[in-house]
Amino acid sequence: MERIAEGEYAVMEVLWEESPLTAAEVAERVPPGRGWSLATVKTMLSRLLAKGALAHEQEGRRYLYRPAFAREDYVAEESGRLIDRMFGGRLTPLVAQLAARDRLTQADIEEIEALLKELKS
Amino acid sequence: MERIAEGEYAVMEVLWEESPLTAAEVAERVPPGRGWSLATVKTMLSRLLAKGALAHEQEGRRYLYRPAFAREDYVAEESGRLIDRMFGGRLTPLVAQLAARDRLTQADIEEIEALLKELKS
DNA sequence: CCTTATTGATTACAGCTGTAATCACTCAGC
DNA sequence: GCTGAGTGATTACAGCTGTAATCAATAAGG
Repeated sequence: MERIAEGEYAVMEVLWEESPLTAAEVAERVPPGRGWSLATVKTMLSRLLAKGALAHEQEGRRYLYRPAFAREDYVAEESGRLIDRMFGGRLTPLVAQLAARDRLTQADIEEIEALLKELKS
Repeated sequence: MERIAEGEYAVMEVLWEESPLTAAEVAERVPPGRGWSLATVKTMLSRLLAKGALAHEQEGRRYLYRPAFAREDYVAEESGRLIDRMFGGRLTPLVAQLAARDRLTQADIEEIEALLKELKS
């Protein structure tokens, strides 16, 4: 699975949300904050195709694009990469880190505890 | 805090481990797997200086380099960025994700539980 | 039929990144 | 004093990224 650039990722998100879509449809759904032209979206789609992150099927004169892998798979790989790089592959320091930065609310803590409890059984 | 590229990050790690260091000393300590020449390390140091990620003090004819911010700060920002992008800012889905991928051992789970317990008090 | 809008493909171009080589300077040793 | 080794600065260059514009083909509408 090749690396996906930040901008390309925005396009993947659109297609993970809904697919297959035409280039124009993707352009409509990209977050407006990006301020992308249709041309830019088309560039992204081409690059993602070249990287093997998207597949396309012809539909008349145009293509329908769809992701070549599931969001969960990509997200898992990317998270693993970060945790390896920054926390020696261990999740506990990440949790500790976030806790220390007050990025964990009381509700978060309880939610994770519940999840872990389930995992143990 | 400006973005740090993957290769630059390797240099930061060296200096977070031990600093201040000269360029030659950094080069010695960079993971050999990189196969970097001294010249490459010097380029990285210059770029990190330009980005404000390093500070340097003159020592005779050369510089001593040191990080301009703590590893924890950088790591916290970078983790936050990923969690925002991929998990809507919430940690629980990340934990769930990793668990589903068998990236969590029984020991991890207990460790995190202990940590959370402490946080609650 | 002719024009216009659409669509993928090709090209553009600056900035960042990886990976150096070269240059100019200077200090240390002979 | 001269030479060689070490040092930061400058330059190099290809590949990736963000952000398009342009082009050629074609389908659709009048």
